[in-house]
Amino acid sequence: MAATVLTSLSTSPLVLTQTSSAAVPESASRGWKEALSTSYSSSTSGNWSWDTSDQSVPSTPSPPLSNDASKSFLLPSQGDDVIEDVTESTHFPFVDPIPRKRKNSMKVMFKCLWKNCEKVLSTSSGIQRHIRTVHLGRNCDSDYSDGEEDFYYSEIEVNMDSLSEGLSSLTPTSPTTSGPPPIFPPVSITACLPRSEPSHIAMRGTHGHAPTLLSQSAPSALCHIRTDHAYQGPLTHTRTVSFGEKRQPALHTHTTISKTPPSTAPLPKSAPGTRKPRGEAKKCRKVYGMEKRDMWCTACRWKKACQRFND
DNA sequence: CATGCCGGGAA
DNA sequence: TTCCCGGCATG
Ligand SMILES: [Zn+2]
Repeated sequence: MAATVLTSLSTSPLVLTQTSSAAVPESASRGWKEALSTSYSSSTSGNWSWDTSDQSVPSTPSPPLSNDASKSFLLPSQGDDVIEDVTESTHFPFVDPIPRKRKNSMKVMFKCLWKNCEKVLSTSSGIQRHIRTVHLGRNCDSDYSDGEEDFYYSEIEVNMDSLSEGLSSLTPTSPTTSGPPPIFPPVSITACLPRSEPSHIAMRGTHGHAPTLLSQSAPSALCHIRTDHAYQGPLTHTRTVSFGEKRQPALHTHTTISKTPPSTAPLPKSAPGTRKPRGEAKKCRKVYGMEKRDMWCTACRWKKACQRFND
């Protein structure tokens, strides 16, 4: 068994970063990627808090029947660096005051949340590919997958180099219950997948305490869960609109009638009468907030047109 | 102010 | 290709 490793912050000297919820809305955006380099480079004085927080599990996705194969998590084919990981985290953490990844040997990994699978890849795209091919069937690489898929994976932080160790007890140092309500990512079921099994969900009150046992098979997420799909920009001509309807209840339909410009030349530029009705539904940014940017859909993270809450 | 996202750019 | 940001348009 591969032992594993889990978030074990607090190694070495106590980090004094006590950014008491400072975190300015925007300041946090200063390059939130530079945390890739493992090892040193601990300089970066700026330490916004990109924390990982919240948890909640998607409705334990059950393997789309088809090839049963029951137990035995065979790995169909792999070629990625994976790290086995099986562990239960101590309940949700709101967690690390660390700005998203910090300290050496701490790497963000993406763990598949499917039934028996515990694959962990290092990139979001990698895990998406994995889920798409392994779990969503479609062994042939040419899977259509247009833009409406649901991937279940969680972003975790593993501490390498201690792979075989008693491991960690992360001790999330739960702050003064400051954590915002655990928003549940809009999980949607793709109609085409032969999903079986009711799959119960277990949620907890907004003020999480008492980690209610969730589904037995649910790998209990530790950080966040993202249900994403590739960005698939506006390109892709032959884009067949996915049948599955979109989510978002659409609170109130506000009919904003665009006034007809009395007499204006249809300038391709931007005529005064050109109204680009800003989207109605709240997009990822507003829903999740800056502090959980990792939960936005890909498009939103790239400041493109949202694809998860498109109206 | 905040939010959404086009267009442009880096790797 | 994936990823991100400047800056504008929009409330
Ligand atoms: Zn979005």
